[in-house]
Amino acid sequence: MTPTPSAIDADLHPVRRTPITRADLLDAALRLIGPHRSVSSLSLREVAREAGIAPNSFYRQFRDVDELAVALIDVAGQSLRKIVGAARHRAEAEHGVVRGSVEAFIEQVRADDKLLHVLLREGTVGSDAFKRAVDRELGFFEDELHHDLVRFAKLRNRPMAEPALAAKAITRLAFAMGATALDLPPERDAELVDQLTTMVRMILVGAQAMPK
Amino acid sequence: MTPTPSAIDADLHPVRRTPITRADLLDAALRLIGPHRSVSSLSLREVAREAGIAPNSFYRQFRDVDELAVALIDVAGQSLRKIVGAARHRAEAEHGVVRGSVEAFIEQVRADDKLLHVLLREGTVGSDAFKRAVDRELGFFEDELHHDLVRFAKLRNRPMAEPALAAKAITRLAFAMGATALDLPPERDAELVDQLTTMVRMILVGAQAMPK
DNA sequence: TGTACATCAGTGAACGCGCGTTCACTGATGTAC
DNA sequence: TGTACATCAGTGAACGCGCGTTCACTGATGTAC
Repeated sequence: MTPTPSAIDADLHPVRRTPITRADLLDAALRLIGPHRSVSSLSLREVAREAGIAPNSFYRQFRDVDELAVALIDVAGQSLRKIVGAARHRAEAEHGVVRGSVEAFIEQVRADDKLLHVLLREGTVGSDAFKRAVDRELGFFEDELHHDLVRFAKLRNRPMAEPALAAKAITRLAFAMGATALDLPPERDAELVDQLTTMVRMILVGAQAMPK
Repeated sequence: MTPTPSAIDADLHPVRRTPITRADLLDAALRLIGPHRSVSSLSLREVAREAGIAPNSFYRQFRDVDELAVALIDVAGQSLRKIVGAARHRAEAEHGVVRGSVEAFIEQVRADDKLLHVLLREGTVGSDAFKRAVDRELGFFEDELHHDLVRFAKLRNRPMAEPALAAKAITRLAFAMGATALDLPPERDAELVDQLTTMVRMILVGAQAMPK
């Protein structure tokens, strides 16, 4: 049997198999992350193993695991922006703006749980670069929310004291509650949605009632 | 020079020096913890080294580092209860209840920073036992706050919708903001106090304004 | 079209290290007689 | 008060392991002539 090099059996050759990409490594890392495995606990060899490459090949893509962790935040950020989009879309549909947004948020947490682990529960541990990257993403979320709050306040002619602060409070609260959702069985999502909805309403009502 | 065993030079003997305690190991662990070292990253050998004992002596006090981590939560919990006490005391003094409590909280975060690292920023990572222990302490905080809210509502005759939920929201918010305080230079504490105070007021005002 | 060569994504082997854990030990202290 | 002995908090040495990192390598692909 003469080996005929071709795209089909390319991966049988000991060398130069399908080239590995950064995305492959990010995927491998995400596969390893779960309720009991945090990003900071991943080892280079472990990720390489999961991706099916030799440990040293890792260096072709990242300087070290920490650089991968930071890159992971970007992916998580995209998922987060999907959340914001979904929430805004949902908000403009029938039921209450707040409830719709909260529902979209929690649903997205469920759907992309691996990714959101990274943002929701690991933002306080890890390297400085990692923390800064997480903070940046949270800031985006906060800004979008702030913008929305101002828009709604004008639209409904219900001015609000310190909308930026209200946005920050809601963001932190949503993330804290979202983090606990990751450990909760999905059947308690409804309860969580109820709680978070009420909490957010408290903040909004309070901000509207406070001296401007 | 004949060695004369006594309490004074007891630690010169190779064996049976001043006995190590669990508290000694907890202290050693706390000394290692900081903005760049998390509880979960501590190794048994590292803690033993810091405490000045042989690695295997560690096992006389704890089954493993995880058990130490859980024990650490108890110590942190005591610090937390000091916070609550201080806040309540401060609250009953001159300036606003909310502002006084928030100030006490942030000050305590500064004073016991090592301990509160554990509760504020590592509650979401770590073993199940660790997470459960942190949750328990947060629950205590929440319950005390709930109780206080109800008391104040009656006292001032300003009833509040869902005080338990308001307590939960305030707790989560305070912890989230407290966690960011750990990374902030102390000169920005005043700003943080202002922000958190306003946020908490939003929740309280909102809870009072909402249909009971 | 064919040949020579540079490039570079992958490789396996090896390194030194810190780790958790085990083992058989030592000798000061407390207790029984 | 002395003596014999059990207890048990500490010890040093050793183990096997997975880790990050380095090294010189290989051989398929792309390019120049």
